[in-house]
Amino acid sequence: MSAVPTANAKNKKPKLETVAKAAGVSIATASQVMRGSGRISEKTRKKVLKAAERLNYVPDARAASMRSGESREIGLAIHQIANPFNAEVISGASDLLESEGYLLSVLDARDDAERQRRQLEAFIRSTRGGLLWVPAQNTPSSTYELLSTHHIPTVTFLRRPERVIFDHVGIENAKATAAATNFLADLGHTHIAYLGGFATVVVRDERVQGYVDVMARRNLSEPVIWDTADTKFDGIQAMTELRQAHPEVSAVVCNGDQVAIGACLALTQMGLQPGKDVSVVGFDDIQDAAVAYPPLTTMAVSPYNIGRKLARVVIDRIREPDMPLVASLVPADLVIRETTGAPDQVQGR
Amino acid sequence: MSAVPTANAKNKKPKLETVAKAAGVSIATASQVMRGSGRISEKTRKKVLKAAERLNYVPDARAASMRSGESREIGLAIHQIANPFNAEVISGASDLLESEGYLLSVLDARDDAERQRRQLEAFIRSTRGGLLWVPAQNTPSSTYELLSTHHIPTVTFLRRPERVIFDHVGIENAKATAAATNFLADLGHTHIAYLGGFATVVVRDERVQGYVDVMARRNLSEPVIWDTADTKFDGIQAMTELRQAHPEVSAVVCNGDQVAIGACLALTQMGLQPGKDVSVVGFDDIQDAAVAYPPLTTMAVSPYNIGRKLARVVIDRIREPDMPLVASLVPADLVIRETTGAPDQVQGR
DNA sequence: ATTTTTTGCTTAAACATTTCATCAGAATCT
DNA sequence: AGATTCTGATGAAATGTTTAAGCAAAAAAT
Repeated sequence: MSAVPTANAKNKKPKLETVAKAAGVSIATASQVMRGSGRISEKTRKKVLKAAERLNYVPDARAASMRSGESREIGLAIHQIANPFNAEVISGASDLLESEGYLLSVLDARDDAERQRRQLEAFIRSTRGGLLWVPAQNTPSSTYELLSTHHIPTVTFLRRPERVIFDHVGIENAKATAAATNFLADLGHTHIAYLGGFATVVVRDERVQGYVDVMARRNLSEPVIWDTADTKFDGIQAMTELRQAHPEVSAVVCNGDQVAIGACLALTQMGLQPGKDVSVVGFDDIQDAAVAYPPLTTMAVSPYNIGRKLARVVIDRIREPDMPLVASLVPADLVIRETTGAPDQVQGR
Repeated sequence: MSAVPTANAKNKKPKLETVAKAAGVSIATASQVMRGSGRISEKTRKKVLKAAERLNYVPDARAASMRSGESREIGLAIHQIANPFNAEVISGASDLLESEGYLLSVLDARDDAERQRRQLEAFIRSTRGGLLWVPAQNTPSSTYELLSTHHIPTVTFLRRPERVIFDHVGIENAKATAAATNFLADLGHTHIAYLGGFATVVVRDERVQGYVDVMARRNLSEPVIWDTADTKFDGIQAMTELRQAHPEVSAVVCNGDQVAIGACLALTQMGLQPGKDVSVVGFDDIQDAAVAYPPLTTMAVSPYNIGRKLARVVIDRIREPDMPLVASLVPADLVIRETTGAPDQVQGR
């Protein structure tokens, strides 16, 4: 047992005063050196930096933020941290933010409006610089107002309040599902279903709209819209049921890759071959989509770039609080892999 | 365009002083009412609460924390936010913490020691209440010291510094892989390999140790240890190579479920049947393990409960800073599904 | 040689709380 | 009635910074 360097000693955390005293200058001077502001001679600059180094000084962001009214911390409140799509969004956002000297910390509301409310209240107390936010399902307007009342620079993503009060980054949902549906129709499919999500979700509605529009415009079958949670597990279940209820359906546009992969699994279990007997197209292009078996045709959005855009927008808002609200939509591109193909005439109808 | 209720008006955020003035009491009294401390008559209590309510008052956690030296915010620094296992840990931790009035915010270091260092420095500046930490690979001792120098209540999980300076929660790794190896040996396998992870990682070493011990004690084949990253994708690759290098291997103990699922995919692609031609056992029991095809035999640890335990430990440490360091290991239990079976005599050897 | 400008540093106020010590008045005890 | 305790509230210090304003000395301009 070697002599431990008394980590638990009474040596209090050094503050600016400690550093200043050690360097033989005033607190104000020490502060200016640390922040690189004001006029300071090279000589004292060196002196102070050396002292800070030696004392292992770390500034207290609370005090700094209180006095200056600024914060280098940004929050990201998201409905689902585990989701690989969201994980990439987080990566993109934190990369850009960190390069600009901000710290990103993540709150996982697990799509529970109650929990989200509590978390956001605590978040407001902590008075950080800004918020990137994917609102939970059924977020009441009072929660939106909470944020807007406290003037926190906020940018929403995916979901948004009815009244436009925040900057927003979204996906061209209807355009994407329309493209997917058109692609399937071009392959010769006429009975195409929409699988995944629930009608209460705005994003889902937009996507369904794109699908429904094309079905109508091209005189295809009556739309079949099948609700289910967007997980692999629920996708298996739902596809099985959908197949029983609508055996004539030869192609499925899915609300997400997870549910699409689940659907493919279900088809396989039923002895059907995705891309041959039934075509499936996903949404998101998560990493698993490429290595799924068979590899999934999907609408690719780049979650990493979305994360960066979110960060960009919130930083701009912080710098320019009075600029008009921004709403930017990013496109989704069709990536053709192996779960889509021309309808199998024997099997169809 | 309706009249917007001037959300950007000059109505400054109400502070305690505002509330106090509105209620006709002193700041000190208002503070005591909000915190429920001190002696206050029912009458003034009501008065103050009403004023606070009406003004939409939200206390400033920075100022409170500065003065009181306490913080109700806990950080969780993790090497990988996307990983479903970690996501469950996060859920468990935040559930317990929130029930005790804390807020959990997550930092994603993406297993990059540099990034982790920067994030933790920012974290220290913000002076929160405590830290739950899965150190990134190759975390230098200087980073561990950074935390210990600043006396932040810290509990590590999975990985830990060589010198024991933090509370720790871990898994009984060697015991688990030993159980897995024994199980395979009991089924009749003699050529068993270990697949996944890298030798630089302590957890991996412990797991390999359990495997190697049983191989030696039961006089089975020479250990075959195959390094690879713990992802599904790398698992596919690695299993393919492993199979070519060691066709005699009839069972594989894996370092994680992801890599195990990848291995099963590779076997399927090679025309082999997991659980019949080659047995595979995973580690973690992530949600995908049960719905994988075929369902994966694995060593189950409950990440949710680990999360709760982490939270429990850090709260105890905050309340009792001088208690001796805690190290608690949670067991892993064998869950038998369909990727394991007796060796196929025709195929074997 | 005087006046003006620049340089380098310091003083002190402010940020929004918590908390200790104090204090007047009411209630209780001799 | 006087002394003591209790009750409910307050004033002021403290937390660790930032920053505007001020000030003496040095440098530059007249």
